[in-house]
Amino acid sequence: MKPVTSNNLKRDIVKANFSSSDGVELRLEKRIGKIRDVARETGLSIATISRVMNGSTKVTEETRQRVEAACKKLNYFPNAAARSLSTNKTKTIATIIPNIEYSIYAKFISAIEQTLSERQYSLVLAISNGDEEMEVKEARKLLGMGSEAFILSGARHSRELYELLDGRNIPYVFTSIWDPALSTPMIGYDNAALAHAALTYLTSKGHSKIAVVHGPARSSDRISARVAGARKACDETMSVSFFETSLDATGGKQAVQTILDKGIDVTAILCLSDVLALGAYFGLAAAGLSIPEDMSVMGFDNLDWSTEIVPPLTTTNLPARKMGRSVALQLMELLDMNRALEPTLLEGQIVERGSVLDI
Amino acid sequence: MKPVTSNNLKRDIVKANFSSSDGVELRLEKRIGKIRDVARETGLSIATISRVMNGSTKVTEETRQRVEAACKKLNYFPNAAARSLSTNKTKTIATIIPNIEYSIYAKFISAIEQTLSERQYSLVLAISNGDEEMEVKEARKLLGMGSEAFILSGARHSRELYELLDGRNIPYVFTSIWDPALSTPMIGYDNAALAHAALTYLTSKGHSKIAVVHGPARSSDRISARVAGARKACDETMSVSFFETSLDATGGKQAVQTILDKGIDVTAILCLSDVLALGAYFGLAAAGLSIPEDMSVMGFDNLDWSTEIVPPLTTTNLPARKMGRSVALQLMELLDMNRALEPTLLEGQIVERGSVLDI
DNA sequence: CGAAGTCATGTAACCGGTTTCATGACAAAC
DNA sequence: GTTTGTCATGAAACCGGTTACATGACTTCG
Repeated sequence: MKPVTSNNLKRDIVKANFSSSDGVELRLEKRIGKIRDVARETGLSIATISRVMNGSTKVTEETRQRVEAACKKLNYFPNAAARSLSTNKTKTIATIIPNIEYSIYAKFISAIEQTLSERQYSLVLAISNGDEEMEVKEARKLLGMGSEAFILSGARHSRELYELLDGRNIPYVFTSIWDPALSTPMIGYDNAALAHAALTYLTSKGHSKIAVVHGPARSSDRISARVAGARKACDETMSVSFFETSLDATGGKQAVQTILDKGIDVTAILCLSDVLALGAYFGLAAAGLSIPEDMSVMGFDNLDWSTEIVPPLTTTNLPARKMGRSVALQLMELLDMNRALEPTLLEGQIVERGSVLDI
Repeated sequence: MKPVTSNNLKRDIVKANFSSSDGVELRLEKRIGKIRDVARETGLSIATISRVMNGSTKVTEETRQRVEAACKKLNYFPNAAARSLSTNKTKTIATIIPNIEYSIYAKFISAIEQTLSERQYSLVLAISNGDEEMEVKEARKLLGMGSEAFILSGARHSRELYELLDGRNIPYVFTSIWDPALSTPMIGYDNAALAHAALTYLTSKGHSKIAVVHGPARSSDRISARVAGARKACDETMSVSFFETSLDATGGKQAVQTILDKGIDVTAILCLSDVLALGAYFGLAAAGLSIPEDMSVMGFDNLDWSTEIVPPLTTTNLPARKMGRSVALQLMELLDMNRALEPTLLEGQIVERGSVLDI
C-alpha cells in the first residue's frame, strides 16, 4: 500500500557544470556526507554526532575525536536548512539600504558585516534605490529566505513593510536617523541637530549669507531632516538659500554653478553630504574661485578623502561605523539572549579644518 | 513507551522583545500560520496548499482563491528552511570582497544584488579585508548558512578555500581579473592589458618619464597584474618608476609628495586606481602644481566624480556594473538550469579627458 | 552489597515544507 | 453503457538535522 520509494541516492547526488573556454566539463557527482553517514562510520547515533557538532559537553573526549575524524573523512558539514528548521534560527540579518555607492553606506555595511561575523551571523543585503515599493519587494524576498531581523535606513517606509514585519513579528531597527517621537527602536544620529549645528558653526564664523546644498529631500527623511535642521538655524538677520540637487559630485558642482550663474550673494556653501562638497570644490575650481578665500565650503559625513583634499574640508563627522557595529551587536543580543533593543543616539561632531573662512 | 510530547504550541509561539527608552515592552506572542493551518482553514490538504504557493497549474482557480484568502487571513508565509530542506535550494549566492569602501566594489555589489533580485535570489555579503584566513572563515560561515554559489575577487585564495568549495561541490567564479591560464570560471577584465594600454597611451602622448602609483601589490592579484602590465609596457627609452602606497586618497597624495620631495623627474603620473588619482590631484594642488600643465595624471576605474573633477580625469573605464550583472546572471542560470558558466572577458577602455598633456 | 546518582549515549518525535503516487470524479470516445 | 483518459486533490514518504526523554554502565555512599 505504501510505496517505499526511498531512492535516497538520487537526492544525494549533486551535479554541477563548469566549463572551460568552450567545452563543458562535467564535475563528477560527489556524495555529500550527511549526519547519518557519520553515525554509521563511527558506529554512534546521530544524536551524538549532533552533540559533537554543536559543542555539547555531554560527549567523551575520545568520542569527540572519533566523530571529528569521521566528519573530516566524509567531508561532512551540517545542512543549514535542516538545522534551522529544527532550531528555528537562521543567524541571518537583513539590511536594506537605499544605495551602496554613497560611501557613507559602504562604511556602515562594512561595520555591520564585520560585527555579525564575530558571532557567525550573516548579512543579507538588499538595495532599495530609495523606492518604497522596491523596498517591500526586497523585504518580502529577504523574509522568504529566513532573515531574523531587519536593519532599515531612516524611518520613512511603506505601511506594507511594517505590516509584513509586524505580522511575522520580525524585529527591525531604524538607522541613520533620530526621532524621539517614534516608538520603533532606532540607532542613529540626529541629522536635524547636526545640520543645525553646522549652520550655527558657519554663523559663528561670521557667515550670514549662506547657500545650503542638499540631495533630493523627498526621497529620504535623513536628507529632509538635515534640511529642516538647517532651516531652523536661520534667523531674520541671515539670508540662507537652499538648493536641491542630485546626491553626487555632479550635483554639487551644478549647484555651485547655479549659485554663481545667478549671482547669488553668499560667502559660504553648506553641503549636506561630503560628495556634494567634493562637487562644490570642483565647481569652484572650474570658476577659478579659491576656497576658503573666495568662498567657504562645509561638508557633512567626514568621508576619508576629506582630510586630504586641498584645502582640508571642514565637515561634520557621522558615526557610520559605530552605528553599524551597534545595530549588529544589539540585534544579535536580541536574537540570542532576548535582550531588548536600546534606542541609541550616537554623536556626530563638527570637524574643523581649512575650508571655512573666519570673517 | 513512546512519550508523545507533541506540545506543538510551545514551538509555535514566537516572542520578541522591543524596548522603548527605558522600559521593556513585550510584544505579545503571535502564532505564525503554518501550511497545516491553511489546510485546516480551507479544508484542503497541505499538498494543495503547497501547489498554490508554488504556482503549480494543477489547481482550480476557485481553489487557488480560497487558499490565497486563507493565507492572507492566517498571515501565512512558507518557511524558508523547510522549503529549502525539501528542495535542496536556498536561492542564496555568497560574495566575498576584500573591501566595500573602494567604490568600485560598491558598484559591483550593487549590480550583483539588483540582478539577483530579479529572480528572487539573495546576496549574502562577506568582507575579507584581503586576508586569506579571514576569507576562509567567512566562506565557512556562508557555506554553513547554505550559500549555493560563491563570487570571489581575484584568483589568489587559500588552498583551504578551494578544498572547502570543491569538497562540497559549490560552484565559484573569480571576478575582476582575467587569466587565460586558469581553468576556474572567470568573469572579469584584463588588468594587465588595461594597465599596459594606459601606459602606452601616456607614451603615445609623448610621455617617457612616468611615475606609476599603485596600492599594495602583495595583497591583491588585481593590483599586481596591473603593475605587471604597466611594467611590460616600458622599454629602455623610458624611465618609469613605481610607487606602492595605501589604496586611498591619502596614499595617492603621499606618493605625489614623495615624488616631488625626491625630485624625481617625471611628466606624468599613472595612478592604478582612481582614488589614488584623487589623492594625486590633492598632492599636486598642495604643491601648487597644475594639471596637466605641470604634471599629467591618469587614473584607473572611472569612478563617478572623475568627469567632474577639474581638470576632468583621463582614466580607464572598468566595467564593474556589467561584471556584477554578468556573474549574477550566469550563476543563476547555472543553479536554475544547469547551464555552464562561460568565462567572460569584459572590455575596459581608456577615457580621454583633460588630465593628460599632449607633449 | 544494594540503592541512588551520574553521565555518555541511543531512540524517536519533531521542525514545515515538497513531491510521488494513488484516488476518484467527470468527460470523451467507442 | 463501458472504457479510457484527464485532472484536481489527498496520503504519506522524505529532506537532515535537534532534542526530550529513556537507557544502561559505572560510581558513590550508607
